Amino acid sequence: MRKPEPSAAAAKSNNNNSNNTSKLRKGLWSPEEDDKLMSYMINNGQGCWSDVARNAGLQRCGKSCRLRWINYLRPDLKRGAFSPQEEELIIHLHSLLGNRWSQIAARLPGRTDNEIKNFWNSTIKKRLKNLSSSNASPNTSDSSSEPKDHHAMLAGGFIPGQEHGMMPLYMDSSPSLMQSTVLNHMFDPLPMLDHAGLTLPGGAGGYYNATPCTTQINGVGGDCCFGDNGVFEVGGGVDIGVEGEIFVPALECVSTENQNLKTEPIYDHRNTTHNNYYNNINSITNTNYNNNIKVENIGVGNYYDDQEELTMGEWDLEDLMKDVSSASFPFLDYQS
DNA sequence: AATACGGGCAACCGCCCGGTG
DNA sequence: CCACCGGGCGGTTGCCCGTAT
Repeated sequence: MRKPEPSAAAAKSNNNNSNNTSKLRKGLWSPEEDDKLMSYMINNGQGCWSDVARNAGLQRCGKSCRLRWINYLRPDLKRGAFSPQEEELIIHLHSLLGNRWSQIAARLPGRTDNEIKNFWNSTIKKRLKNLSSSNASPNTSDSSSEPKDHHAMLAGGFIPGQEHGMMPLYMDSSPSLMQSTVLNHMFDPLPMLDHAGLTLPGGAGGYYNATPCTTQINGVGGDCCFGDNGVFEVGGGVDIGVEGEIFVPALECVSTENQNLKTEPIYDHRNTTHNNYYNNINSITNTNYNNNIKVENIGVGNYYDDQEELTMGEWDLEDLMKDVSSASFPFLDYQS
C-alpha cells in the first residue's frame, strides 16, 4: 500500500490541463476519487480506461482506474474473509491452474484475482509450508530426506473446514506436475462435495441454496451488470446456466439485518467502517434471494476415469476446466 | 510505554497480447 | 509486416496495523 500523494489538492488544480500525463497521481485513492470513478462507471459504463480516467476528472492513468474499479469499487465484489469453501475451491483450482489468478477468480464469484493472489501468498502458502514441515517426521526432518513425491506427502493435508484429506496441495504450480498428478487420480475432483449426499455449501441432499448474481444499489431492486453497450445496468438480469438461470453460491452466511446502505464510505480501509460500507452493499446484494436449484448430471470423475483423454503433451486447460466449472461446480456457471 | 517485527493487502511495475492503422 | 496503443495479468513493493518483546 502506498500513501496518497500529498499534493492531492494540487493535482485537483490541474484538472483542466489535458496534457498532464506527467502529473498523474499514484498511491492510495481518496474518497473523492472513488466517488468520481464509481459514479462515472455506474452512469457511463466501462469503456476505454484512459477515457474513463479523463472523463471522470481523475488525475490517474487508465490502468490505475481499471485496477481500482476491478479490485475495490465493483458493486458485485464480496468483501470479508474467505469462507472455508472458498479456500477449498481456491486450493483446488490452484492445483489445476497454477498461478492463473484471473482464471481462478473467474470461478469465485465476487472475488478478484488480486484478492485471491494475496490470500494465497499470505495465508494458504504459509499454511501449506507449515503443513509440509509439520508433516515431516521428526526422525527425518533433515532436508535431504524430503520426499521425492511431495504431492503424495501433501495429499491428505490441509483441507480447511473439512476432513476430506484427499486433495493434493501444491507449492509448485508447474502444470506438468499438476497434470501428472491429476492423471494419477490423486485428488478428489469434488473435494467440497459430499459425494454420497451431494452436500453443497448452504444446502444438502442434492439441492443447495444459491444466491443469484444480482446486485442492488441503494435499495433499488433488480440485477445489475454491464450490458452489451458496456453501461452498468440495474434491473433486468440475465439468466444463464443451470436450468437457465444464473446463480452464485451462497458461500458465506450474509447478514440480512443491516440494510442501511451508506452512500459515503469512510475512507480508511484499515477501519472497519469502510469495510462495512462494502459489506452493506453485499448484504443488500445477497439478500432477498434464496433460490433452490436442482443439481443434476454432475459429471464427477468422468474425465479422470478416462486417462487416455489426457497425456502429458496434450494437456488442455479448457478441457480440464470443464470438470471444474459447469460439471463439478454448477453454481459457478454464470461466470463462464 | 516504547520499540521491533511480521502479516495483510492495496497499488504499482513490467511484460505480454491482441487490435488497429 | 511493423509500430503503436490499450488492456490484462502475474509478480512485487511498501505501508499500516496488530502483536510480541
